[in-house]
Amino acid sequence: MKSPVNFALIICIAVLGAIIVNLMGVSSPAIAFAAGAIVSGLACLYLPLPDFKPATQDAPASHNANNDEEESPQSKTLYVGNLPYRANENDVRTLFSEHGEVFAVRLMKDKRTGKRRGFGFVVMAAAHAEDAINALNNNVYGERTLKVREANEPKKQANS
DNA sequence: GTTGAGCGTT
Repeated sequence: MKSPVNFALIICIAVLGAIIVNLMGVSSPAIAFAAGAIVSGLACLYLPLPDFKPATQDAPASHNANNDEEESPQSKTLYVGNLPYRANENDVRTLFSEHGEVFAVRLMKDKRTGKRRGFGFVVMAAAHAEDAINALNNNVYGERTLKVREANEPKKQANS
């Protein structure tokens, strides 16, 4: 459901684009209008139009649920150290998924050489995060003792 | 292809 004001704005931008393209040497008005329509579409994608609040406000967190990997107050970031070099993010996610819902796994690698640094971060549910720490900390995985702790620098204050 | 204490990226 697009607002009619936005639709009129799209038409205006399309006409403007058509004129501009026509001035650029394109004699065909159909091609000019098509180019204007493409420009208008790109403009609508990159230029945030003002939001008109409809009478039906049903989704207060519609813009917040845009990123599924975004940390929420009910999630906790865990620091995982002493990881085996052969382990990847999928293995860590699978390992932590057995103790709680895992939202995101980030294994840090050296950007200079691209080698794995052997530690990473796991974002999972805060309710199961403590259980995962107690269950996976000092746990032998890949002939290595995992060190699972709460992250020292939480971007979002998950717990006070 | 290697190494082994640690706290990170759009």
